[in-house]
Amino acid sequence: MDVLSAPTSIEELQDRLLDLADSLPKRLRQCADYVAANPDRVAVSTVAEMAAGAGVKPSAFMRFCQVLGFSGFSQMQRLFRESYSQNWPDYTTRLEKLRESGADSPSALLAEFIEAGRLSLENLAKTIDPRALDAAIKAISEAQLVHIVGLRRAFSVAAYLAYAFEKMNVPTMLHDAVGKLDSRHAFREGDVIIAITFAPYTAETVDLAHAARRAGARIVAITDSLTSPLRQLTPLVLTVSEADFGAFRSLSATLSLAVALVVAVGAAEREVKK
Amino acid sequence: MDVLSAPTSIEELQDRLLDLADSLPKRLRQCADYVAANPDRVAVSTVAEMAAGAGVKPSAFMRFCQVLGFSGFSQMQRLFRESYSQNWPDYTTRLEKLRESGADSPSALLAEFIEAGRLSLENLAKTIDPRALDAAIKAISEAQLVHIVGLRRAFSVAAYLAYAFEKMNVPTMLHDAVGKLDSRHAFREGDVIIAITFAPYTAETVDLAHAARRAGARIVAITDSLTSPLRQLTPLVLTVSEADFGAFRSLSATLSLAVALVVAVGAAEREVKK
DNA sequence: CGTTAGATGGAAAATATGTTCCATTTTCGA
DNA sequence: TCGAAAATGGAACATATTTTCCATCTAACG
Repeated sequence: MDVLSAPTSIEELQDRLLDLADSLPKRLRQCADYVAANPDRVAVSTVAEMAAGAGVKPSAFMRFCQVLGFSGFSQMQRLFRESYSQNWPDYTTRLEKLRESGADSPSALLAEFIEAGRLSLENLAKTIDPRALDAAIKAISEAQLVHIVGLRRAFSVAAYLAYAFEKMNVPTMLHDAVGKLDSRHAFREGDVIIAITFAPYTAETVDLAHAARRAGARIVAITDSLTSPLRQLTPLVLTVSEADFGAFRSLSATLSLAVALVVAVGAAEREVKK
Repeated sequence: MDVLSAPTSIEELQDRLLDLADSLPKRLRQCADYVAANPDRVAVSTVAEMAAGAGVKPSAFMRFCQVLGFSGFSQMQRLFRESYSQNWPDYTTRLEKLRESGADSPSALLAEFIEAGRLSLENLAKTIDPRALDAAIKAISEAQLVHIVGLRRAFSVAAYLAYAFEKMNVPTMLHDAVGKLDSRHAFREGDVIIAITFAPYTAETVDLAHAARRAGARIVAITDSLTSPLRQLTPLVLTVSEADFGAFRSLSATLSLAVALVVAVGAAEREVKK
């Protein structure tokens, strides 16, 4: 048997599985079949479990991994684990390393932020709850007036929403806190307020959301994580968790969500008018 | 703290997380946030990895599991591994699923915008000119005062820049055109103005850039394409071309560029002060 | 039918991982 | 400001899991 280098992707592994399957002795063949049929189990099982599933002894499964070119089961498992949860668990660590290695040339920084944005987008695709999205859009398109509240970090999202809704002819009010004026008395029953805030949550935004609720307006929250204070105010929560870089957070995912929201509301309103 | 029985489903666990989050000490709170934001990691990570992700020591994470009612990490992980069968698909599969949910369903729209954002980011990585970036950063970090001008679509980028520079202690003035007041007489020699505009180019932004030039300020342009009117005003041009979907343009790439710019300037200024 | 190369299973060794305990630090209230 | 209670981090300990090794078994070939 040749000394093969380990596959570097699941696809590569599957190819190799196909190549080898015929030339494999009985027990190893069983392993191959089992892995091919249950690739999802590999990431979360022990050798013992995999072996039992394939109907072989652990040591046989071990040999199977080695025949595929891995040093052992652990290495093979790593492949499956990484492809399952895209590699941003150690994202913070990576940034620290980057810092230490002094490679903070602007281009390297940019590359990191690009990567952070990409991961955030992928994560959004994986975690968005389509029903929550539908519900939020329904609420917004039924609104008399859409209030948009997002301050500090979230202000740029709020500004973009205001711009885009305007372009879609959706009546909108951007609460920009200019001159420390807040417009909390503008909320009416039948209005919807889109409140955007991320940890550390801006008190004014949460305040305004409370005020809106007292006035009988519905609230759509765009926020991160389960522990957001907005979560207690409304069932309409869109969760976006962005990869952050120290104090700075990519807003790629949030903005993509924002624009999707606007376009969908625009489409929904056209429907209604027909 | 009550002796609680272990949650038997992920939903139950999330509820409990919400209940407890506020009453948890700092480190355990970090664990809660991390788990809430990355539930998919739990199935495939070790305590050490989870702890590192949450920024705590393994023993703290351990205590966190126990506070939730589990005997330890292993028991909690078992819960996540069992529910793993529904197999959260990878990014590509998931995106297809979102798209399949009907031509202009919200989820399908979101999928398109996510994809557009990703393309923009990739494109930015490929096309950015590192020398232009370096030059822009040098100019900005030498500035007495950084003016930021971006209106309409570009306003959200401008707002983000203003926020981020502020956090970095870089003296900044955001030209927001509130009340149609423009502050064209604020430009001074030694200042830098960051002008942001995309086709169709906003006249006010270009105007202000001209005014800044007359006043002897340097201009850094963030714009698209070769035909931008800002290109005649300054050699310091950062080009970002965003993929668009329908009438709407993703801002993912522009914002990543913006944040990289800010952090690099922050780093450069610290250098200077040393 | 005997020999041999290869395959197999079991058990021991090595390693990784989870868990507990306790000294030190921090926080909070008197 | 001090003292008590809680929280924290580190290290020791316990357990689980992986990996290796080798005696035994099986099948193929002369």
